[in-house]
Amino acid sequence: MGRHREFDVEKALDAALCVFWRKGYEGASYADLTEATGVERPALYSAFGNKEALFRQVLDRYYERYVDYIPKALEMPTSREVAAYMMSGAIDLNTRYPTHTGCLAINGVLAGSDEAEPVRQALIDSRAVAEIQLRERFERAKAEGDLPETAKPAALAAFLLAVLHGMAVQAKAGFSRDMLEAVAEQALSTWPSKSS
Amino acid sequence: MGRHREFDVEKALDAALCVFWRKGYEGASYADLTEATGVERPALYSAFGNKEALFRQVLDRYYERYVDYIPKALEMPTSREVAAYMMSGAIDLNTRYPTHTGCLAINGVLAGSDEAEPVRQALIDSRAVAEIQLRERFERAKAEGDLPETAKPAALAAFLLAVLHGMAVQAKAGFSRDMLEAVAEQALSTWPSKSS
DNA sequence: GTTTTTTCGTAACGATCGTTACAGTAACGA
DNA sequence: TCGTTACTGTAACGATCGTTACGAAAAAAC
Repeated sequence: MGRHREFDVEKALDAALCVFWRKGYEGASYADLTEATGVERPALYSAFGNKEALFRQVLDRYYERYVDYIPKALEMPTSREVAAYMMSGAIDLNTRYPTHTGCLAINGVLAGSDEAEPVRQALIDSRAVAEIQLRERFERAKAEGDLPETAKPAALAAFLLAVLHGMAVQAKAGFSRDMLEAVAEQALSTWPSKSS
Repeated sequence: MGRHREFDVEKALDAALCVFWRKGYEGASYADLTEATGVERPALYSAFGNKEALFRQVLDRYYERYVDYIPKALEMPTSREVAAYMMSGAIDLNTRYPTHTGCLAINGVLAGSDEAEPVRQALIDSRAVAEIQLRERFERAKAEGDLPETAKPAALAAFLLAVLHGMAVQAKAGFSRDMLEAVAEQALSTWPSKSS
């Protein structure tokens, strides 16, 4: 009994998902959410509860509808194919939508409000400096014969920075030093050696 | 001429650095900053300018005084030692202080205010699920002979997730799909193969 | 048709955000 | 000693944050 809901709950969740994906949890305001969903604040509260509750429902939906490659990856015949499928799935998801790049789960704590955009850009720029330094160093290594002719300095620099970024995220998540050292060891085990 | 500054600018910058390291850029409020530095708001503004300007000075100080292993790493004789030194330096910095783990530059956009802590924990938990799934899958691979006896499933799962997290950060920073695929290829090149 | 129940939108809540007048105070030059 | 200059802290600014009373509106129940 009673009045019917006038908006589509599924569509509203999808719109909220895009907002959180682009702006992160704290960076997404109710002004953003009402604009994207076309639903006024009290209606969002009565349908989904808190902002935190809304985000958790969005997160569940994200894993269910977007990160669907994980179960498929786990069914691959070999561990190497599992890893390859995981990575290609993540790459596809992280670059599929130009308006909300990256991963919602990471962006949830990595992105922020529009006012902080200059700071975010400054952090990105400062890491780009490190990448250039590494690439140039690896180009030198290639010229010196330390790296084989087939080595790609830019890819090596990007890979090393990816591992460093990933470890920084894991450290923030509470990973122990031993665990991080095991990650570094694994990363190093693939490092190309001199051809001589 | 005029009255002298009563607080130590260097000490105040260090205190602000710790706050930004722990809470990120947007998560750090002036209430936090005045409490940590012992300096009232207007004094911080007159000494450092904006919140954004303060953060940029903190970031410069961070690279100068904490991320001092990068120039040393670049001087290592081989590219492999460069990578190894970079990683061990990062690991040490990321786990040195229990009160502010991770990297300030990453935390600057990854951490947030105290109110968002439950959401952050939820995101961490959801990724922990993926790690467990991967570890169990790699344990199975080891039992099946797909992975050699020397392989460490937990380390492989942590490594794969580190690369995935790092790629998510890079995608948010605007990395192209081709660049991410090169990163994945490099990560895969070190994957342990079956012993047969 | 009347009552009941649920949803809708306006409008406001208190709190906190980053920022800044402004008055009081201390150190310098003259 | 006086005037100038710069720093100190109180206190408040307007804006925005997440959240919610509350009355109008609409659909089911009787």
